[in-house]
Amino acid sequence: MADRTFYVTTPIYYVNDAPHIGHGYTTTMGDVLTRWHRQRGESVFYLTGVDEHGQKVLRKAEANGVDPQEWVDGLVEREWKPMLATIDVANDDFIRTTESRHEVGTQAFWERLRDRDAVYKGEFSGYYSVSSEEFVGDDDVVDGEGDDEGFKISSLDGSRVEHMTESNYFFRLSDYQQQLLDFYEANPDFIAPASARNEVISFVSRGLTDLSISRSTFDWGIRVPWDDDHIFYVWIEALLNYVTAVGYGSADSGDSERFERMWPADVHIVGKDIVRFHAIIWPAMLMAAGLPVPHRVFAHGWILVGGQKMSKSKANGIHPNQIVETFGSDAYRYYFSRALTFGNDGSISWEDIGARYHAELANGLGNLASRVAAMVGKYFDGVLPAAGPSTPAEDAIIELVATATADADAAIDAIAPQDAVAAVWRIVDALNGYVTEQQPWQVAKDESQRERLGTILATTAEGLRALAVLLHPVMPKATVVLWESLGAVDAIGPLADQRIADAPRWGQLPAGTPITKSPALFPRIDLDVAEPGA
RNA sequence: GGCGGGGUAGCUCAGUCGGUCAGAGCGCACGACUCAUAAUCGUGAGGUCGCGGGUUCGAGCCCCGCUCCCGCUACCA
Repeated sequence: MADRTFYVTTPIYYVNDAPHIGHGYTTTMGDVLTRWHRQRGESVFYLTGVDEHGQKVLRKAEANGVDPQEWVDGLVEREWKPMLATIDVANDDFIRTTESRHEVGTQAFWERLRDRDAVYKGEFSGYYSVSSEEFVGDDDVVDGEGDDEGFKISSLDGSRVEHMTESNYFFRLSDYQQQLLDFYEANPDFIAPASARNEVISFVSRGLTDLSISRSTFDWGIRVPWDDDHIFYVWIEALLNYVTAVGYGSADSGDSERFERMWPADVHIVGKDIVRFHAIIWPAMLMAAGLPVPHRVFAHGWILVGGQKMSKSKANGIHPNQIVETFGSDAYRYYFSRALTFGNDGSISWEDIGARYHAELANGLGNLASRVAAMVGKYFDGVLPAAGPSTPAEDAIIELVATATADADAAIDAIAPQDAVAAVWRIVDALNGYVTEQQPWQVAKDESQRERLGTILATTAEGLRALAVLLHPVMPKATVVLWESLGAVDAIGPLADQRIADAPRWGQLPAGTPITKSPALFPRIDLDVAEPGA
């Protein structure tokens, strides 16, 4: 149990187009979460990837005159993988559904379900649009008017539809209604937040129908192993990435051992639009296969882009690059972690990012590091002084770091990164207040108070040391710079090796450690010239 | 239509079991300070907690009605 791997996933993103801010958000949150767990010393596996099959991708490729594999290869290399570097994500794996490990695992999984009689051949019927070559949901079918009078048309694209029946394979999803409801009841934390849970339960309570799992009208997908005329429906195939990535279905014994060790996942992070797939279909599939279901599905909300600078017609089509280019990846990660409540919808705006960047990162943390390093340089020639006797002011700081650390740690377990960052930030605010109140620049004028001066600066340096550790999961780059400026690498060791639980332990930076003033951690930015073009 | 969530200071939002809950941050105003990235610290400014009823000794927090916004109501992912 102690060696269990903390396994977190993002959805695999549909490579229909380039990534936007929503993808970046999901991926960043998972990264903050997993980095924190690594910083605890836990074994962690963070998976992300892309979903590449399906009719939409096929169409897009055809429209661009290339074969689908070539099309997705290009997008993945040009857009999707680079995004991870842009926002500084430390994923352990990146799965593509066109990889053979996924195809092999998918086929093995469905063979297994077929063997267990969870699959049957049936007929799927519905309204089919010949021109767009796809089935249209009943809700999107309306009576035609004018030239289309007397016909049914798709409200999506106005094309005429006709009722058609197709031979398909089905998964007996309807068998799992009660099992799922019992499961939700027995595992109240399985779906979070509560709003998502409510929707899922109400949906399942209304009854489930079997799910068609194959398609035969196009061939961009994974072949159904027992019927060459069919490919798997993209969703029921894509979900399997969570198991195929960790070795499911592989003939290699090392892979199956890995699967045993890793599965089930601890958290599937998803957007609230795809909760149903993850909280209903996915667990039902696993139940049918006799495999454990994941521990949690966490649905986050939408990012609403406010402020005319970013919204306009582009709305959610903001590329993460726009923010990172101006503010940097650390600020990007910080902003989304801090300013939004994970699980709720939230508003972002260019103005708000700029405001928080300056108020919290530049003026708060950055300036704190700057003033401390400057004083150690000025009063002690850049060498950390020894701390003398503590006063209640120092005790309060030490106490605060301990409680803030505990609060932040608890917030991470609750998947509330915004609360974790807020808790840690109490340290930033307290240290700025401490420095101001202790007035080391006044103390420095009195040669007889050298020890007191040393105590004040050593205390502040220790506080920064703790901050570097606690904020490393959120801002990997800036905290390393801070760590180096504190001379902590040589004195204590690499930042990544520092444990959350050890952060509050006082006195780790020994007297004599060289403190250097690094360039501003978060330099002020002239937003009048930095706004993204329309 | 049904189900679910929301409408709290200019802005973004907290408010767990009803009783210092009327809050935080930003912005703004005034003051202090000068180590620091024109940064920091302190103080203040008062919002009928969407509207109208009700329950209660007492209600953003419970109940009823109304209004506005949003999500879900299965095979595009």
